[in-house]
Amino acid sequence: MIRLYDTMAREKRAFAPADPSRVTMYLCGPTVYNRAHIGNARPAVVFDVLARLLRHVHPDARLDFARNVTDVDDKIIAAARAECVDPSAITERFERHYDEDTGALGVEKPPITPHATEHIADMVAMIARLIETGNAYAADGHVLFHVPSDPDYGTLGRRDREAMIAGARVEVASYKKDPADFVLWKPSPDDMIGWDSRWGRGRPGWHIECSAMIERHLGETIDIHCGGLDLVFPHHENEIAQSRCAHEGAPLARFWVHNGFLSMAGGEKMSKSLGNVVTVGELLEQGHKGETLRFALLSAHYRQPLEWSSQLVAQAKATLDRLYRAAGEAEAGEVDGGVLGALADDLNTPLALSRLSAIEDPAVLRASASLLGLLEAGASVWFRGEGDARIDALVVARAEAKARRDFAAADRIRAELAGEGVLLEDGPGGTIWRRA
RNA sequence: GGCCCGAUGGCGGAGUGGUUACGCAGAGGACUGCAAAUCCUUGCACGCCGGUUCGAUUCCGGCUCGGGCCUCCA
Repeated sequence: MIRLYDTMAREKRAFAPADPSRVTMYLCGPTVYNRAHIGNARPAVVFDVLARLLRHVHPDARLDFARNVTDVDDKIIAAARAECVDPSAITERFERHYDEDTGALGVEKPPITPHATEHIADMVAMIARLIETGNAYAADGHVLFHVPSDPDYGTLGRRDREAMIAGARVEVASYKKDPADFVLWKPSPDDMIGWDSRWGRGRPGWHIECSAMIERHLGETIDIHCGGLDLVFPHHENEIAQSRCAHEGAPLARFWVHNGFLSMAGGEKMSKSLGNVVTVGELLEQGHKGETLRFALLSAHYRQPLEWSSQLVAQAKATLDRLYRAAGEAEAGEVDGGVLGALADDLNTPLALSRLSAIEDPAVLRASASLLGLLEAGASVWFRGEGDARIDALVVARAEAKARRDFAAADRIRAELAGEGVLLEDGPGGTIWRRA
């Protein structure tokens, strides 16, 4: 039995899918206009662990896990203009990067990855329905969701309407009936990406795409909706309102699960506008293995803040080295109950990681780590990567020197290899080498 | 200003009304031609002030500090 902290209920609740044959889960995915930073990678990794756990605990249910790609957005348009290219050139490039980066982190690509541009018709249909039900209105080329039309608006973020308006930092557009109204459809000039609609040529607002794609691929009420904490308001609040109003009051999701933030030195949130981002690509180029970064991301509970630092990465690397030594090349066996129990308790990955250290059977270690997406390579691949005949030959030459008790020659070879980052360890079974 | 979250040893980080995990780093030892790895041993913590209690790091209140959101945001 999995327990998950539900943002709506503000407490941990026991999870079971509404339909025992099918688990439905949605994660707000990337807007593909730049490289993902390590903070962007946290939800991808965390909810990849949740997907693995759900498959393990509900083996007879199909996991319908969707992670969208936002490929129409004002930031994308701006990036395309800056490069004088078609927006699709931007989105294709950065979606490819996103897949590469998350793949390096051991994230399995979700079985459903819908693109916003492929669901315009679904969005238009949902917007039309919202107008019919009196929850939305067209004005000045825009279509807006009328927040006062939904008496239940604000339940997720527990926000007071007046306070929201009072705290607003953005000037209220003149075409809005109410300051809290948000855009479902906005006009596009002829030279901008857009689609014809009954409200004129335009493009969708941000929130409606998730509601429409969830409806299309997963249904009216899904089991689990995931995302970053900053999406609680307004994004998820607005998704909830749109979907509920379009579905005669059916709730959008039964569980709302949100990950906390990654910060940089000083505790500040990692964000582009603060200029303190480290991209996954940069970290990989620095020689860090994706699995090391994954371990570092999982070293704190997903709802806790996590301060990113080189020391964190170094500790993750050192711990993984030891775990790989313990696991060796063993085939995966049974999953350790302690690891499973930790993960089932609201994805307590730090506790699960600590349980890993206590496992003595390599086969159990492999299987248990696999639930976290770790230790999937085998020790020799982890330590050495591709084989290297030249290094093997030098190791043999050194063994011969040692046999002659010519330790000077042996140490010379070790020093030479150490100079290129190759470490030698003499054990009872002979010498093995690894890369630092 | 409103709403919300956090504060645990040198570092990371769980957890708990009473004897306080685990990992990384450090120290000592075993082992080793030397190392590395491994094993054993080991030191170090619960932000501040009150309250409840036989007993609080854990529950309650206040405070301080830090962070997030308040229509770009993982």
